[in-house]
Amino acid sequence: MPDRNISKSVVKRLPVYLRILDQLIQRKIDLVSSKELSNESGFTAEQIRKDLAYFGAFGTRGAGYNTVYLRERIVKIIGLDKRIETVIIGAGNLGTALTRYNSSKNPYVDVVAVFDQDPRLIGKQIGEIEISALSELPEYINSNNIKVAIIAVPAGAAQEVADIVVEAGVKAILNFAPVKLRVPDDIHVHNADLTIELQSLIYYSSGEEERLNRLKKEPDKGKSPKTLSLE
Amino acid sequence: MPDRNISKSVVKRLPVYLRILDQLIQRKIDLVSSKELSNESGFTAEQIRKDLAYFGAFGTRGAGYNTVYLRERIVKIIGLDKRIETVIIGAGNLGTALTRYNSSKNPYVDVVAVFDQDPRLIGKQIGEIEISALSELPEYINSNNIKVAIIAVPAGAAQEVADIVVEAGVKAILNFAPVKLRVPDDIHVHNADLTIELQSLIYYSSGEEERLNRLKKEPDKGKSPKTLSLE
DNA sequence: TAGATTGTTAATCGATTAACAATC
DNA sequence: TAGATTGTTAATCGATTAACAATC
Repeated sequence: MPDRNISKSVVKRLPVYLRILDQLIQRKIDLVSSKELSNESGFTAEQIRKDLAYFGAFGTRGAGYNTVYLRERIVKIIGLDKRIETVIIGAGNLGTALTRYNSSKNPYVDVVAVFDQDPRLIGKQIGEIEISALSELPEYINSNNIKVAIIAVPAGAAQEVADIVVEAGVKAILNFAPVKLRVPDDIHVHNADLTIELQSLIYYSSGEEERLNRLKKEPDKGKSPKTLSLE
Repeated sequence: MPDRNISKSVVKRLPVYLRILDQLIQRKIDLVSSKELSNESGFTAEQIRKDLAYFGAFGTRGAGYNTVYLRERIVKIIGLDKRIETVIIGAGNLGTALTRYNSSKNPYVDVVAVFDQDPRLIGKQIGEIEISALSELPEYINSNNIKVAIIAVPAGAAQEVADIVVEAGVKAILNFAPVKLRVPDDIHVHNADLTIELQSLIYYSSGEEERLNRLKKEPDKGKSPKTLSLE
């Protein structure tokens, strides 16, 4: 019973551990303690041990974790042990950058095709990948058994694209469009809305006092306007 | 006392509300209930009401929230009521895309300068912005009172860039590099590591049963290898 | 007044932290 | 054996959900 409803927070930390292990292995370090992993990841050692323990006992008491072995296990847990192919829909600035970026930076996932609606883009190359017509998307997903799609189209087109990829068999979507996608319950969507990331950061960019001052300027602190027009 | 230690989760939802309100206002809708906001955002109505109540009583019982008024309040709470300027460091694929993307998609934040180390990039244009030399970064941050920086350099250069911007007065960093940045306690860092986003999504792209099978293949379920080499 | 929806308090749920026995 | 660090259970903390009184 290694699995059983692992929380999202735990799953999000696994790739961090993986990245650190890859670095350690590259540096020929073959033993690491939860304390050292904590140092590199910023998560507490207790949390790391607990996360790993959900899936099994991978360490050696008194010593730590064998980096190669732990890496292998995490790779299996996430599902990166077999070649993962993904497609990007939208060949604008963001889609193009993601395609190039992924090819160079992500050793575990391959972007194998890029789709766009715009006839002027179709046929053009992004690195080694040729941009295909959106109309070919369902057939491509089907015949290549693609399970993960990256949506990088404008907000207005995102739901339509989501419907297409889900219908064609995709199980997980990384969505860069600033909309809440409506999908069946068994489909997973991660939102990577850069605008929202950035805006929520603004909140922290001014000091506490500065923020309080800003809010206090409003004279009737927190009251709805009297002249609220209802209908 | 409207403020006082608002949790990160709440702050991350505020820009979502803002985006929805902007859309509603554009559609000339001037009243919205927490139920409707729930529908558009995917968060529960209770959660939305609670989030907003941390900052004041912005609604009208029996009616809902005035969209224009609520938007104005959220804009103030986040700190988007004055012009926010940010800089991007790294003019590679990602930095370039972020620059263009932000100009077109983010009405509240302006990318005002882009920096890179590579002499071949310096002086080139991204839209209306000319790429500057990294050496000019501290002076620029200082004299323009920049409080937010976006790091889009390779992993190896990210910490160095972080040190520079923090030293120059930046208070919040959006970090796209796959490293844990070490910064003083009062500096906020949001990580937007696309590789990690994508990898954690893979976990959900195969069915539960499939994942369990994958893990079970390992015969001694979860035991460390006997031949663990220590040191 | 009746109907609706907020704002707020209480109950629940889940995740993190602390502590420590197990064991290498 | 002594020292170290895991794996796991218990305690704490925080966030979400439920319920409902306030009130438009």
